[in-house]
Amino acid sequence: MEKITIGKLAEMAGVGVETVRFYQRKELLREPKTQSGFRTYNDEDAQRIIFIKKAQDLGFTLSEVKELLELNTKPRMTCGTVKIKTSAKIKEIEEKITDLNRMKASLEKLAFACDANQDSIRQYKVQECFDVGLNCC
Amino acid sequence: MEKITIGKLAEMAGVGVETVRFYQRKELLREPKTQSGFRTYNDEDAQRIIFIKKAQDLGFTLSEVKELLELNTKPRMTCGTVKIKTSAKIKEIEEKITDLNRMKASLEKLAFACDANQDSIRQYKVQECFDVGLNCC
DNA sequence: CTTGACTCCGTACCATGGTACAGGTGTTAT
DNA sequence: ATAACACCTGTACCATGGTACGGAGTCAAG
Repeated sequence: MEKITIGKLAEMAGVGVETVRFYQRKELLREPKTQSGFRTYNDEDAQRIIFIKKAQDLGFTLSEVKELLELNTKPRMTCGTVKIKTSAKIKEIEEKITDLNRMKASLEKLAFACDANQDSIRQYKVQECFDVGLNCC
Repeated sequence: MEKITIGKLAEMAGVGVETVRFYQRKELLREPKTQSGFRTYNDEDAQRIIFIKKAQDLGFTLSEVKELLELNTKPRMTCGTVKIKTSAKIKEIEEKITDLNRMKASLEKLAFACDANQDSIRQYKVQECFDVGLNCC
């Protein structure tokens, strides 16, 4: 169950081989010991890369992602420290969710306004759809 | 009500003057006509910058932010087109919200596990907190 | 009417997050 | 056993999103 090569791993995680190595250089991903030549990886490594990509897509930088992952795995941290850091991350995430919901609501208003005009594109200038505004902030 | 200079604008939006100019070069922000010398801005410009920053923090690139803003203001787009693009953005946002909620749930489990150990940090190695895992993906 | 803070324009530089070789080694299918 | 192909290390290069700077013009307070 440890027979995954770097190429397969990259494919599984939907990234390039170079990206995998880049994450290793940045210490976001372990670099498995190799006996004679090639490294071998497992499913967990793939999951980890997928997590990194998702977190990034959610607006976290690689060093923030590293912090997130270390909450889970850093052996030298006390429970108290982990608790504090975890709570802070939760708050950050809640703020992102709030902003996304606000954005979504604005876009829904826009979509609704566009729907209302759908049958009469020629009469109403599209500009009028836009009066709704993207009042997201 | 149009007496804001670029420096004030930047301060209001919490960015640097250079960033404002950068956004103008990228056509994310209008470049107001100037009679003799300095440009003047208004509150809307500040709101726009704040929106750009927020959207960026939520994982949108500047060109995605541009698209978002253009949904609202591009005069040449038909209602149909706007509707399609808007719906796609809404879906994207919903996916981000789902992922963030999943992440939040994992972090809450971690926080809870840490709480449980809070009184006995010496007995239980923190490592045990981590068994919970950040199964976010 | 000068002085200092602010603006303008242009160009150069920087960090982050990759991506692409080049030159060599290991693995596997024929 | 010998291609063909994937992997190894290392270095160079790239796009995005700014940041910094030099030299000149402008505004406004004293």
